[in-house]
This record gives sequence, C-alpha cells and structure tokens, in this order.
Amino acid sequence: MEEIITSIKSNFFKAIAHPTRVAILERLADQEVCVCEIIADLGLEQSNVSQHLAILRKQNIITSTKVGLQVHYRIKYPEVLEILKMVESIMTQQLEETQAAIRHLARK
Amino acid sequence: MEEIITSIKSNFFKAIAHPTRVAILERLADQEVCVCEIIADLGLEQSNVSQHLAILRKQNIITSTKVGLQVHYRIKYPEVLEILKMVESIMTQQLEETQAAIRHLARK
DNA sequence: TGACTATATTCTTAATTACGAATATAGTAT
DNA sequence: ATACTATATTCGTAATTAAGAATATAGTCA
Repeated sequence: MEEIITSIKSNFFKAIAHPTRVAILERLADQEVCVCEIIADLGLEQSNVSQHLAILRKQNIITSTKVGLQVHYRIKYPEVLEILKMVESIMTQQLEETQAAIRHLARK
Repeated sequence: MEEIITSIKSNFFKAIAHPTRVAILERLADQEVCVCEIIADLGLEQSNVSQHLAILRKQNIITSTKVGLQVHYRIKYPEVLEILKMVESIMTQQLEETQAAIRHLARK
C-alpha cells in the first residue's frame, strides 16, 4: 500500500524530471500559453514538444483549452510552481556551499 | 545558459523520481537513520539501497556520517521535505477531482 | 467539398536507468 | 595478522525513456 503511494509520488517527479518539461512549466508559470509559442520559444521540434506536453497532461499537471486552431496550456496546481521555486532555493544553497568550499581550499 | 539551468533542475527531480528514493527520503524525514534500518524497513537488497543512496548523495540531497561500523544518512535541505508535502497536496487534489468526476457520472 | 494549419500519435532506434550478483573496501574485534 | 560486519562499487542484462521522421486528426476557411 505504502509502496503504491510512493510509486504514485515518484510518477509525479518523473513527469517533471526532464529539462524540456521543466522549461515548459516555467514558460507556463504566469499564464496560459499556446503550443506554438512554446515551440517557438524553446526552439524545439513540434512533435517533441507535443510528446512532452502529453506526459505532463497524462500526469494531470497541466490542462489545455482549444482556442480556434490553437491549443493553450496552463498549469493546474500552483504547488507545481512552488516546487520549482524550492528547487531553485536548494540549488542556490548548493552553489553557496560549493563556493565556500572553493574559498576554503584557496586559503590553504 | 537557461538550458543548463533547467537541466540542473531536472537532475534534481530525476534523483528523487523513483519510488525507492521517495521512500528513503520519507524514512529520513525526521531523523538521521542507519543504512541498516533503511534496508530492514524497506525490505530491499543491500546493494540496491546503496545504489539509491549513492544517487541521492551524488545530487547532494543527503549526507552521511560514519558511526562505528554503520553509516547514518540525513536530508540536507528541509525544502526536500516540503516538496514531498506539496506533492501529497497535489495528489489529494487530483484524487478529489477524480471522485467528483465519478459522482458526476453516477448522477446521470 | 477540398486545402490548410495546429497539434497529436505512432514507429523505430538510440540512450539511459534499474537491479541482482559478485566483488571490493574500510573499520572493528579477536 | 585474521576474521567479521556494514556499506559501496562494478558489471552485465533487462526495462524504460527520448527523439526525430512520418503520419494522423480535428478544426477552419475558401
């Protein structure tokens, strides 16, 4: 039972554990965005972007609405963005540690 | 440049995107824990646990201290736990949506 | 209707990741 | 030293994931 839950949680992380998907989520951060814009901004193949969007959609992290010919995507849960912010915070701390270690070495 | 950063971020998610590693992090949530306990509690192969710990260590998410023959691990950044809590919150919301959808269907 | 546009899906191949088995290492105790 | 214990590492194989190319679909406009 517990294993099922950790497995569901890890599926969420798997869904966002790809540079392109992180970039897509950050692009969607503040507003609903057209697929065409994502393709243009990230400079990627259409089919590739579509596949990554499908993975995020399947995990129910984003939803889409049709607007004429276009499809607009948006993030469903604000927590997703908070998670991204926290990762940035961790990265900053890790960077500071590394810098401190370098300074420490340089002093010798 | 931006790509490097998203790629670093996604590496963090990759590191925790595995049921066993989520379970390990949850086990480490409140205190420092011996590897032997992790193995016993999760009921996994020693080498498997060790490999998963190595991945989390490499990403600088956990640190270890030797205590006699044992090695104790702990989480380096409290944000990691907050991220796990947020994922739970997202999962709860997703579950509620699913239940609402089922109720909606049943009503017809 | 037929042509067109935006997006999605399928297929194939290459790359990455996972896991058990075997082995190595480092510390402790005798 | 030798034996033992806890953990780490390496290796080979199986499974999963990624990406481009080709194709399909669905909606729009003439």
